[in-house]
Amino acid sequence: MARSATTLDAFAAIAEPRRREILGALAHGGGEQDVTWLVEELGWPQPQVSKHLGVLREVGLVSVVRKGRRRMYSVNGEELKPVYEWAKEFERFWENQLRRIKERAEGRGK
Amino acid sequence: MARSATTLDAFAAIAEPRRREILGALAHGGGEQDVTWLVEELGWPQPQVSKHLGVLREVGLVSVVRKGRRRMYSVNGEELKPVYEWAKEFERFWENQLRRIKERAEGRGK
DNA sequence: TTGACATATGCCCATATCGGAATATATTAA
DNA sequence: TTAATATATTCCGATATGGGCATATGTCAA
Repeated sequence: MARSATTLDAFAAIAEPRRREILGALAHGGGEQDVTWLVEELGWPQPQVSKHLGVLREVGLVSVVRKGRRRMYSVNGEELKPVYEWAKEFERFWENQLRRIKERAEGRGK
Repeated sequence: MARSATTLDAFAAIAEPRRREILGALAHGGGEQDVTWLVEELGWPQPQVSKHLGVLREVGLVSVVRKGRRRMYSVNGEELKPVYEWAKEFERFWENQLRRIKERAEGRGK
């Protein structure tokens, strides 16, 4: 047994830059977009787009609706909330950092 | 060429659950903690802890300070900000979802 | 039906990665 | 110097993963 059992969650899914690009494209593309639109928008080979969409689908980061012979994808942001919340827990760290820098710049920090 | 050139960034680093655990432990453990503390806190073999720390270090998610024969690690939250910001861009998605649910519950949504 | 279009899958290869165990390296104490 | 402590590194095996390409599947149009 190597590798922690393929934990396929949102964190793992968005680790891949391409997958983040897809989500970004969908988010900016308005409501729903089909695969062909994504392929043109991103300029990658279609199978690749479909595969990454597959991962995003498994994790629930995108939703699909069949529309005739095409499939309309849309972002399912709900699944991104855990990531947001988790990172937010560390907010105080970068805030502290900023405060410290600011204080130093103002000449009152140590 | 397979696999997108080992993009070693914060996103990739936190994809690993163990690494998130380490960050969490460090965050709750107060300022700095040494490796031994982490090993006891997490209950994992020491090499494993060191290896994951190595990745976090490379990405800049933790800082190290040598203190005698031990190394004090601390969270460098700054590096987590991009993740937070990125996820935040999708905030409207889960907010919409919540609003929709809420509206439905209140009997005024469609 | 048949053919064109849209999308998903399967297969293969190269490589990254995790866990485990042993060991190297550094530093303090005796 | 030598032993002990603290931590990092290396080697290994198993496995997951991404890209490329070919192809299967599904759906509409003629």
